Amino acid sequence: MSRFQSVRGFNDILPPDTALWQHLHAVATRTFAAYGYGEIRLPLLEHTSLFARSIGEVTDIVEKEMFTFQDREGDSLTLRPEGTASTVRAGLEHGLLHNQQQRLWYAGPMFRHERPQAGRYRQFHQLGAEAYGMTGPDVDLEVIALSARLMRNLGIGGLTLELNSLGSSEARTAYRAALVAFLERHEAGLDADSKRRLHSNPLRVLDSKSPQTQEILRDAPTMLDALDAESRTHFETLQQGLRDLDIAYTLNPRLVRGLDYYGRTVFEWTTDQLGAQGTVCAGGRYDGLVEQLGGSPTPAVGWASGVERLLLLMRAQGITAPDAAAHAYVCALGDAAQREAMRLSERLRDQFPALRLIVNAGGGKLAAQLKRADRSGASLALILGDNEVAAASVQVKLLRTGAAGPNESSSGPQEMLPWTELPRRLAGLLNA
RNA sequence: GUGGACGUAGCUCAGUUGGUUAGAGUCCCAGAUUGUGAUUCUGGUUGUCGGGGGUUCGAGUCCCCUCGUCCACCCCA
Repeated sequence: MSRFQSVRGFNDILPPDTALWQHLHAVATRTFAAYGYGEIRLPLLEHTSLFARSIGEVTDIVEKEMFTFQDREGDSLTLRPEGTASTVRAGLEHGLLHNQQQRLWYAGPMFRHERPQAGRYRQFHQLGAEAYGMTGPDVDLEVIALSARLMRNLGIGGLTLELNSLGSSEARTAYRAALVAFLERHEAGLDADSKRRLHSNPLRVLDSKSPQTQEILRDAPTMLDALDAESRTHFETLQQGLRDLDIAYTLNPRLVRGLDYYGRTVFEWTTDQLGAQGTVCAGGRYDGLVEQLGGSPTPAVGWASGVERLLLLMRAQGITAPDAAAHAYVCALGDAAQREAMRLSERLRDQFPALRLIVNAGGGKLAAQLKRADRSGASLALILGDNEVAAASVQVKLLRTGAAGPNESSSGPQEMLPWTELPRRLAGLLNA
């Protein structure tokens, strides 16, 4: 091992794995396009105040998980811990949110200084969708349907959609007061974390994992009972829509979010296959954020999904990337053949942009080259020696017939083919 | 941030109560055989035993520190 290692929680992603990443992004791009969402690309660095203002001063993310530093001018900058704040900032900066509707998506790395674990890294990646200028609940339904379709298109099954409504900010304020009053009466029985949060962020007590705390909460006032009339109608219409679209969901009145800007609809896609990192996609409505960041009042709803967790799940469920093995591998014997192999290969790549062709480099005997050809997963070996060059042809050896199956015979059929016939042979391979 | 388990070749792992030059399989390379890639056989390369310190005549093995991975908490995607 080298004396240098990557920064803790910052991971390299290597070739066999990158294929699945590419597949995921291709599927996501296609899915977002199907709903008319346009991609927005955002910087990794923002002014620290943006996150303090949007995510909330007293949240764990802002208090202890951000990568924050001073640049050479003394400005406090932060590596973005999530994508929504930047999306709103960019939308406002470029007038995208000025009295109009926007459907946007983004993908990229986010940064949080947490203790790493499987499915939780300091640099991790999110895909997100955000819709602005629409009050819903129809657009709430749209973003949830979009997330459901993304999971389906990726082939991921076994997820649960959990749903809740946090109500209007007035209703939430009233509910928070009622909850605090209730919890204060039972404070002695609460776990330590919940006691701490009782006054800093009381709603978070609701999703405590402590059995003792959950026991106390059984008699607590519930959020859904405290909903204002308008939020209740909004929420019921959304649920009707989900039933219309056959999207199964579970009501979870304890579902809250760690970011302060959410109100009304909140939801999470969860799995029990990833241990403690069970949330794979989460989001909700955040009608107050645009105004909070200096824009005019603009309704908004969106979600973000953790790419590493999606990939972990896909692997657990046996989902693989489409086969991208080479179509053909060129074996060249001798200097003259080596030069001709290069020329021939470039010509073939001109002719077939989709052709995946590997040319043996570094010489070696034919046996060794064929071995490498086999290991590359290529379907065909194209053998080029002095005799073949003289005859302007190649020996074509079939290494495997099936798409990805192992070589079936110890020695596949082999034929001598003039260079002029090669394109037709390769075209057949590409169509298969 | 808290608690716990674990770090030995690229990969999967063995390494007995501390005892000479640290092992296996796999992978890779070369050679033989096979019809030029499977198989089989022979040979070969690769390790600061995560790092540092300590105990000891002697540490991969025991102790401390540190770094990293994983699990739970916490947090969240």
